[in-house]
Amino acid sequence: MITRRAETIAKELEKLIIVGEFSNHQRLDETKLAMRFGVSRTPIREALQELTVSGLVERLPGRGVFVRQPGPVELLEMFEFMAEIEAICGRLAALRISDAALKSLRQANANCLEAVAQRDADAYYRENALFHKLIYQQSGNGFLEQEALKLHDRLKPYRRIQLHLRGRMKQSMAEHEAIMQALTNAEPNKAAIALRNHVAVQGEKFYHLMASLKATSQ
Amino acid sequence: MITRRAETIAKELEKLIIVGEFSNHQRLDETKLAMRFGVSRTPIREALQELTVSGLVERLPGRGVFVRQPGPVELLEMFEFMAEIEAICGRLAALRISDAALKSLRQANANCLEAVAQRDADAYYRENALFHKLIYQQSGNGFLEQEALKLHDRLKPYRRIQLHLRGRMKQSMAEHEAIMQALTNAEPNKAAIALRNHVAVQGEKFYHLMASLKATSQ
DNA sequence: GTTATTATAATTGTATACAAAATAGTTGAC
DNA sequence: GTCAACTATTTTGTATACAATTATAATAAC
Repeated sequence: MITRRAETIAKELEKLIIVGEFSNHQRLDETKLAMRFGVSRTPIREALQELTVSGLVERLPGRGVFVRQPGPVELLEMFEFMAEIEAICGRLAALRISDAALKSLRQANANCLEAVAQRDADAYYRENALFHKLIYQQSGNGFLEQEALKLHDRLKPYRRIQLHLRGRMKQSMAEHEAIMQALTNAEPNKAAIALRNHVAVQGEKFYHLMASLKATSQ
Repeated sequence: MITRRAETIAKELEKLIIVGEFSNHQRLDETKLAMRFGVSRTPIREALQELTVSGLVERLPGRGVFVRQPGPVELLEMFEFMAEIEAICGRLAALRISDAALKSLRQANANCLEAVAQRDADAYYRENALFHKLIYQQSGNGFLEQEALKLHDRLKPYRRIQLHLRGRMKQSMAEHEAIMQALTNAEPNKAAIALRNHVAVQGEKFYHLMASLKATSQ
């Protein structure tokens, strides 16, 4: 099978941008990237094209591609959208989830609790992601699942910041409990509302998100 | 300003694929496309890369890119997703819509009615699209609006088929009326439910969609 | 000193050339 | 006649070369 270095380069570049390797509005020099990755400009250009479509960079024709970190407004819009998407997943999953998946969900939730008890933020982060991805999957809609996963990844760095807030983990666990109950009892509306509130950026979460923006996007 | 033929080629190719110029699973020969568009393979490859990300074609590394028309399952999944997205737009728009937009919406709806009376399917199609896009916009969430527009375009050919069904237009108008009322009275849940039902593929719509699939994707 | 203008350099976009891999075709064995 | 192995051809993926455009610097006018 052909290596397709362009594809791997796109994924690596995506990571670098999300992690914050490049500052916002920075031009991504094709030649320099080519040198850095040890390839010619061709696969670099294909990778940048891919990132353009997914919205991580912006291409100004004839002038280059530039890193495009979302500003406060767009970030809030993305979180609002994410909250609604998760609500949809919950609504559908409440009617479609399998017993096996419910069991896995309970396990992931238990692992979350354990992580909170041990103050293991990384473990919490991992199990929490699993919890949510299980719900996406159990929506029974593969297209929806993919969209949810894409957005989840896109918002990853900002969500990670939120998790480190004091007391946030315990609050989050209580919300998980409500979600679990709604799914167990096959209550679509309750599941939707619980997930929407769980993901939505409200109250103090808002201020912390704004504060984190200053650190990353400046 | 640089022409960026790759960009225009991507859009034209997208149209051709959506219209059905190529059959499903057909390999898109880079050299032939280059000849057809009068360019080299380079911009063709960039265009295909773009289409790959948006899901219209699939790239098998080393083997080429292939047209990827959605099958029945994926199509239903996309419609279900679209229904939920529109419901979200309606829920948010019910609280955020401006008076001016409400007026525009009423106008678009009136134009729809007029088109039905005149049995002008094209006019109906146009005004109906405007009606929905206004609601996307009035969700007040630009990110959501963009996602809704993308999906709307993607489902365009299939929606068009549905509109030509006997009696579908009148039924659709009644649903528009319910949507208008919910938005006018600022009732988020009613707006969401009305829009979800309006877009969802249920009952006889399902069979007609399946029937249309045989015609296009074979 | 500031602004226009021109020339130079750097960079993007496209074309072509080449390397690697997959497909198709051919030959040979059984 | 069928299957396998080898060869030839086609096609993808990458590198390089060139053209078009934009950014930068230098010079001149005021």
